[in-house]
This record gives sequence, structure tokens and C-alpha cells, in this order.
Amino acid sequence: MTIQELLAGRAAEAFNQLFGTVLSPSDFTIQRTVINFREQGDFSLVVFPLLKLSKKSPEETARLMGNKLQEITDEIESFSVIKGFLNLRIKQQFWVDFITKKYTNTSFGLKKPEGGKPVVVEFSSPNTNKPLHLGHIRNNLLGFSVSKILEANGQSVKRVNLVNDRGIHICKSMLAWKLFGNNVSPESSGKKGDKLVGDFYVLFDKKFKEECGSLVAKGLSEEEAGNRSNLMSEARNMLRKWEQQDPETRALWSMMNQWVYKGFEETYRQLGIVFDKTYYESETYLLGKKLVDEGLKKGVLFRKDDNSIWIDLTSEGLDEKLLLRADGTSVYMTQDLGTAQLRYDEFNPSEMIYVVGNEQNYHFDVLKLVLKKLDKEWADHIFHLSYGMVELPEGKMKSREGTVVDADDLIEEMKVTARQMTEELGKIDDFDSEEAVRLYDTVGLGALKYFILKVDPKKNMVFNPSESIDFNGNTGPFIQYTYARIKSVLRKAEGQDFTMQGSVTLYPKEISLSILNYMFPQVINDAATEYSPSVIANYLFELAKEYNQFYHEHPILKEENTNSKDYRLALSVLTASVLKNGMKLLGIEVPERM
RNA sequence: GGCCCUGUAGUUCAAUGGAUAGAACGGAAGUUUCCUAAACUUUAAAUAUAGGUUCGAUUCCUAUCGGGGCUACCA
Repeated sequence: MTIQELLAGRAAEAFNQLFGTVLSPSDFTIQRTVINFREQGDFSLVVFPLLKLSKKSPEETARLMGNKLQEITDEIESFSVIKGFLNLRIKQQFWVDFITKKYTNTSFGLKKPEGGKPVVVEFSSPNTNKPLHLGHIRNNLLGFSVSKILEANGQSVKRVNLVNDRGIHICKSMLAWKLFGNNVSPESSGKKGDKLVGDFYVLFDKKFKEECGSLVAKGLSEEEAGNRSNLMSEARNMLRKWEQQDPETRALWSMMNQWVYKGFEETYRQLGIVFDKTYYESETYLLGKKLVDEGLKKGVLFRKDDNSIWIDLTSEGLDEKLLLRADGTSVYMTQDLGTAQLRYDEFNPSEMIYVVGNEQNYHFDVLKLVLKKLDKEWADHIFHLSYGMVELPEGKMKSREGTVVDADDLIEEMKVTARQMTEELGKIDDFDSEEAVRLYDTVGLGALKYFILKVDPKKNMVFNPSESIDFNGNTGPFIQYTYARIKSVLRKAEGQDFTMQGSVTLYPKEISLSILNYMFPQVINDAATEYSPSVIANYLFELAKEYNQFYHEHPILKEENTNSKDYRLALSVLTASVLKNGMKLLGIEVPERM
């Protein structure tokens, strides 16, 4: 239980005794006293919402509550009333006891998964025709971090990936390889598999444009040129062959996809991401037709004259939506319906989270509505974790202009920057080379991950590589650095066998640092309900900053009073533990020294 | 056109309907060398506009104006 929950419970009790009305603790807003009134108290109860029931003025209500609380509890030192705010000062002994109890617990704030119904988190979902880029990085980091946060709340989680490995776009790169590839492979070219395939996709586009250009020069319109293009019709032909299970086409498809997977695997490894299960659209794209039949029988769907099947969502403010083409083949929506059902049957989840970019908001609105109309009660437990685009300081990434930032290149660049900065300062001259490389990885990736995760997912954001790796400011390296520094302090204090003593006189600063005691579990909780790692990221920064201030005012190793030194060391242990656990929830490592 | 998201210091980000809108980077001034990439203190600087609901609005509602996205028998 957090201190806030405890106080809310006490407040409910006090209110009941005073006014004879039974309210639940959640009816009481207990907040951290705002900084300017910290002299008045540690926590504040907002009494405005209670006035209708108390039938007294704000001041009077607050005063009565304050008296009653002090009477019936033993946590409160004193209180003051300012307008409708009842400021409560918590007894110092309470803090000390609280910290004493917690500081040896290194998994502070985290729970073990309890089993029960899992939450399925789908993320990443790449196409096999091009390598991962900066946008995918945001997706992967969000999905992975959200899954970690849910686990820290005791939730069991299934991480799933749905690979888009079929379709006309895949055929384009296959065709380009067949026509212009000269049997090149990742081994023979030394290129990463996903890059190689991506290059052929680009090559197809280039050749296709050339062909169209020459057709237009002969007097065709652009649309006609597109339709008359040999390349495009060959690609379509290839897709048909693929669907007819043509062995040669399938073999080529399979070979090139394997190249890509090997490349993806490497990128995932770099990012520290793993999945419990990977689905392939080639295996799931025919699903969903059963659901369409079901819908037809129920009269939820209708058939047009050309035999295509639709759902009418105009009464919900959306459009009519196609679910099956006239020739009976399915579309994206159809297979997503099927995949959702498959996943539901397979995991019996309490919730299904889809980490997908916000350009698909409409798609997911429709998906949920259709499922609801099919009487799938679990449609309400589908959550689209929608996130915004990542832009660069120079502007938007555009594949046409070649400004797409490749994931691997970016990761490499971050590591190189970390190395350069470290070498310039000569901070780790005593590290062996293996240790040093590990540090560069940790810092480079930490910078990247933190910078992306600290932003509210639904907002578009600007990623600035050089700013992200700054060792000052709201950055990953700053937090890593703070952690390493605490560890260094603790190493030097080792052998002194410190313990917490109740007699310590606390300084206001130290009390404010100790907010971590009630806030960390709360923060994880909030982050889980909002599916937002940014909550945790920003909290960790606040904590690290506060520790630095604290350290500046109370240089621990120079402290001569044993009691207060012990207290501060214990606080350092606790802070380090929260920083480490918190960063873990973001998928970020912290170095023991740097 | 319709639908969805979004608009906060110069910039990048915060703020369950609560007190005087917080930080960081950058700018200006100063203190210090404490363990580690310096730190600390002070300072200037923002809620797009107009209404509404409320004891109280950055937050909720309406309109207007900006930015982004969706509006495929592509996935």
C-alpha cells in the first residue's frame, strides 16, 4: 500500500466519524503537497469535493478533518489549512521506519508475474521487404517496455509478433532479385539479409519508374503507363503463382524471407527484444472468412450485387467497409479479424494490446466495431496502443527522398558517439576492451531508448541523436551516470556496515528524496494503466536529479555523524535500486561503473 | 468535404479538474572543485483564439485558426 492510499483510507474513516457518511477511500484526493507549500506538510487532502456533504466552509471542513485525523491516526505530526487544502505533516519516525523496512529489498516495487489470464502484446510487426527504421524502433521499444511494466504489476504477458511476409510488395523485391540479382546472396555480398532484400525492393521501384517514364514519353497517361507496365504485371503474376503454391516461386520467397529474418534477428538482439511467439501472415491471411460467414448468417454483413461482402458502419459514424472481395479473396481487415479470433482462442487473454502507428487508428476502430457486431464480448478488451511519428530535426523521414533512418545504422551511430565521448574524457582507461565495448553499447542504446520512451506515445516526436546522448538533462546517460555514481559511493563506503538508525534527524531535502518510497509502486501502476513508459522515464529523471542535489548538499563520504551517514547510505541504496529497476522497465541497462 | 489525433518558454518535453503551469537544453549573471562526463544558486521566457461548464480549466464542452494522419476491392 502506498502512503497516499493509507491516508485516503484514514480520511474516509475520519469523514465517516465526523459527518456520518460512508465514502470509499477513492473519493478522497490525497496529493503530494505542491513544492511551494512543502513547509506546511508532505501530503494534502483536497476538501472541495467534500463540501456538499459536510455542509461547511472549506476551511472549517479542512480543520475538522485535520483534528480528527490527528486524533484517530498516529502517522500525522501536524496539519495546516490553506483555503480548501488540508496539509498534513507526516511524522519523521514514520519515514525512517518506512525506509528501514525497504532499503535492503533490491526488487523494490516490482512484483512477480502471478499467472492467471495473460495480456497479449503485439508489437514490431515488420514487412519483409525492407529493413527496420526509426519508426519501428519506437514501436519495438514501446511494446517491449509496456510488456515489462505489465509484468512488474504482476501481470503475465505474451509478447507476439506478426510478420507481414506475403503480398505484392514482397513479390516486387523477389522479381527484382530474379531479374537483376545475378544470384547474389547475403553471404556473397557481405550485406545484411534485410538490407539486401530492401535494396531490391528499391531497385524494383526504380526500374518500374523508368519503364513508366518511357511509356509516358510515348504518349500514355501515368495511370495507363502503370497498368501497361511489364514489371508490374510480372509482379502480379508472381503473386498469383505464390498463391497457387508454385514450387519455384515459393522456394525463392522462402529463401529471401530467411535472409530477412536473420537480419531482423540481429536488430532485435541489439535492441534486447524477444518474443514469445511469431505469427506469419502467409499462415494467417486466409483466416477470418469463417467470421464473415458467421456475420452473414447473423445478418450483420451484407452482399453487394457483385458478390463482394460489406459491413455498414454508417450508423456508428464510419463508412461502409469491405470484408471480402467479389472474387472471394480476403482483405487486410478480414485477416485481422481472423488473427484476433485465433489469438483469443489460443491464449484466452484478459486483454489484447496492439502496438501500431496512429495512421491505423481508423482500422482499429473498425476492427473493434465489427467484432462487437459479431457479438464477440472480448472486443472491449482490445486496446490499440497508438503512437505518433518520429521525425528528425531536419524534418520528416521520407523514403522517396532517402531520408529514412535505418535502425542498425542509428544504433551503430549511437554506440560510436558514446565511445568518442568516453575516450575524449579518458574516464575508463582502466577498463579492459571487452568491458569498454559493453559500456559503449549500454550508453549508446540507453540514450536512444530513453529519448524515445520519455515522450507520450500518442504524440509525434522529434528525435535528436546528439541531444539524446548528452550526459546532462533528461537523458538516459544522465540516469545511468547517476546510478554509476551511487554505486561508486557505496563501493567506497563498503566495509562500514551501515544500518538505519531511528534517531536520525531528517532534513527537508532528504524527506523529499524519500518520496521514492511511496511513489515508485504508484508510478509503475500508473504507467501500466496508461500503457506509458514515459511516466516511468520522467519519474526516474526527477529522482536522479533530486539525488544529485541531495548529494551535493550532503557529501556522504565526508559526513562524520554516523547516524546520518548511515541514513544517507541507505537512501543511496534505495535510490540505486529504484533507478535500476525503473530502467529495466524501459529495457535499459545501467552500468555498475562508467 | 467527413472522421481521428495534436497545439504549452527560443527548442525538446511535463502537469489523475486543484494551490503561484514544472523540467531539461540553449541564453544571462554568480558560487564552487564535493567522486564521474562537472555541479549548485539566481534570472529572463509559454497554455493558438473566442466562448461555455465548474468553487476552481493546460486538462472537459462548442466554435474558429494552425500541424499531422486516415478517408483503397494495398498491407
